[in-house]
Amino acid sequence: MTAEPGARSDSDGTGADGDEALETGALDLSEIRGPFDLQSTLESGQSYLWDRPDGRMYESIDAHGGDAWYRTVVPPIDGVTDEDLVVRVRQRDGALEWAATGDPVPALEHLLRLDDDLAAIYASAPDDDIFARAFDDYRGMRLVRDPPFPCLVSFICSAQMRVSRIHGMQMALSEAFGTPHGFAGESISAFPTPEQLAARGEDDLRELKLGYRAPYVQQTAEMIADGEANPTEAVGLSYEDARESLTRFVGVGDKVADCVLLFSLGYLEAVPLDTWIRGAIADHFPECDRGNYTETSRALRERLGGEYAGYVQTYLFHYLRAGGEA
DNA sequence: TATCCAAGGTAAGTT
DNA sequence: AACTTACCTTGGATA
Repeated sequence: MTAEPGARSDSDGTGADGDEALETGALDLSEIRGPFDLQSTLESGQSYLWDRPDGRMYESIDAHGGDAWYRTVVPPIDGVTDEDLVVRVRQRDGALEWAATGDPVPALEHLLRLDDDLAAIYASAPDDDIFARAFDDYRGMRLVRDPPFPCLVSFICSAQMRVSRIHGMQMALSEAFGTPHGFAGESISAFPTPEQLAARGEDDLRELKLGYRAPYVQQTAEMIADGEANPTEAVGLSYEDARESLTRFVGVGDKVADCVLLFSLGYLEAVPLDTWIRGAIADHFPECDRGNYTETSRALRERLGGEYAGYVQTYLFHYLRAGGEA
């Protein structure tokens, strides 16, 4: 919003052949609303589309507050970017330093939800010690707003899988089938489009170690490439209708649908009932267990404050997964 | 070194 | 509608 791109310089022109022109700058984090923590935001199991050039992405789950670089290829986003934008960012000295193939500030505000009012979100949670601890430990963590198709594929891949391997799968998909871009002397590939994935067979995806998820991803990509359905069609529907709508995709049940609603489509009340949250229900909110997904989801959603229940869930998920005591 | 187990679940088949 | 079971693969735990 009011954040200025800061000092910029044009391409240094020293990159390898094929490099796209590079701009650099810094986004002053004192100008956004509330605190921000890049590492917690990008390594909390929400997005699997960023990578750390230092090779330590998702290596440790409890680290936060570091100043590592992260990079991704941002696909075209309506009203934000009109072509692939390669960007790397790091958080240092109260700013988000960046280098990109264009001005990435609008895209960063969009992807990292820099407009969210965290104070209001923290205040919406029940007055319970476990939430206070989670907010305190990961203060500044934002929800992400991943692009819909990559998010959908990421969470189809998440079934019975550890976060580090989910991330590895998305990187493998990008490298194998996505469009490569030259960036600072390296080649970085965009996440494949539905068309690029649909053009592949199940066997190609199994070679990337997707296992039984391979046909799910392939068929879902095909549905979208063929124009049969699109995850963005859920936007505008009521929360539960939107969730039902997403389950038409192969490999997408209630839990994966909730993840896409929360981490891509902006349904902040969506509460994915995964193994960690089910554990938290058993340990802390047993009265919310209503036996089936829909009713348990409703009960937990109210228990977590309603409007921002998914935000609260994400803090709780990250806190529990990092070893925070229950 | 070998074996076992569970990982941010879903689809298909039974009862 | 509720309950079972199979499903790829692999890193980490256990023997």
